[in-house]
Amino acid sequence: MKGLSREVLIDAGLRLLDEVGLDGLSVRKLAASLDVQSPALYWHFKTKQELLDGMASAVIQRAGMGPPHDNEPWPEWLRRRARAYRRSLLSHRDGARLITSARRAPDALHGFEEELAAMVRLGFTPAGALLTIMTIADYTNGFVLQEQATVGPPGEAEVSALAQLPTLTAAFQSGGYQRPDDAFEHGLAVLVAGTEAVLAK
Amino acid sequence: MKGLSREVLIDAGLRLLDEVGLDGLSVRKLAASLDVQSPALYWHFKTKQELLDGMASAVIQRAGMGPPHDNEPWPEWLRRRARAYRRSLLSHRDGARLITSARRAPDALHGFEEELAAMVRLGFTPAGALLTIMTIADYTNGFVLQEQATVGPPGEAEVSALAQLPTLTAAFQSGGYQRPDDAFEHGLAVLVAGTEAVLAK
DNA sequence: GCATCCCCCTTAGCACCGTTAAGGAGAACT
DNA sequence: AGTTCTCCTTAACGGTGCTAAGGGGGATGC
Repeated sequence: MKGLSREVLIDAGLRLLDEVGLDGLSVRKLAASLDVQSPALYWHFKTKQELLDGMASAVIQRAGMGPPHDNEPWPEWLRRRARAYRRSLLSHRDGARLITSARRAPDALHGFEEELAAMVRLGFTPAGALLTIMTIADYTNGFVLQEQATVGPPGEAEVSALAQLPTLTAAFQSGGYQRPDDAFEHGLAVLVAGTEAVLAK
Repeated sequence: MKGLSREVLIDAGLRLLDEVGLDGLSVRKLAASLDVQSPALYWHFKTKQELLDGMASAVIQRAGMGPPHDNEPWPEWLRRRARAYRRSLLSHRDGARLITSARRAPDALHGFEEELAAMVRLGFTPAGALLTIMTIADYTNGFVLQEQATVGPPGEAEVSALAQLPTLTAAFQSGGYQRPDDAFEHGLAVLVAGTEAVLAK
């Protein structure tokens, strides 16, 4: 039970994050969950932000992204990669907020380089590869951010407001945004199809 | 000079936001900027979050979005709308974080309904219209969030890490992500082209 | 003209936050 | 055996969002 470390703190931090959310995650609570006083954590991390950065890195690392498999068409790979990324954001409460509020470590760029190089080998320009990946990442961040911001079923005020908005109501009832997976797939399909279209011309 | 109100507080809040950023925005500082004690603000807003929601609403309202003009093709309108939205997020420091961390008021949905109805008149299904608008909004949120998170020029660690990443370096130097406007336009073009492609089939 | 009410702000204070300073127990090296 | 280094402790500082209680002053009722 003795002996803290960056890894142990990051793991405990992610566990606590799932319990209390990002706003509820305090250094004191994290220390208490490890039967330790709060300043003890500052031996292993210089600031709370550094701890959050480590947690974010761990989440992204576990996403298991990477360059395309052999003979895997790039549109398919882009979709697979985006789904894996989204799944990793969803794997923890407030995961998207955690990632977007963290500064990524420079060493996380090595896997990124591999992916870009593979895309260039498949015909992308370096700039085109970067833009393509970043665009999909931005979309995914924005999507999951909103997905995780929805706390529960709509309140009474929302429902009564919806009564006077026929088009929006129709959109919801025909499945426009009810199932998040479908909504995400829509955007993903649009992005990949658009990339193919822009590349073709 | 006397007499606070929701409007005055929201205006002062946005002014203070530009000075100190979202993390530095405290109820006490806002009260001080109005020569008032901090609990005074709680007469006009129940919580700080409610104040932030009001600030976010004001920012969005000033974006000047709305349904397409007469005879304006929808791809052009989607781009114009997205640019206006992004500009409104950029109009204040941490604007994207402010908007994504706020719950939008139900009355903001009325303009939304108009836009959806116009899209349906142009041939979209209600669900397709909603998905299209939300996808572009998610992308814009994600993009500006990252755009505003970049604090300054890259530090020494980033530069030295970049030295071993040839493809990424090439992508940056050929203008891949250097000018944010261009990067945003790339994603926007991809999204609109993709929407046209998905709609065509 | 007086009393009452209500709006809007004040003072005081609670529980919590991230972080620092100083020191102490114990293992590890010389 | 003495010293150094690692990792944790206690104490405390200045800050946070927010609540409780009350006061001043204009509008309203009689």
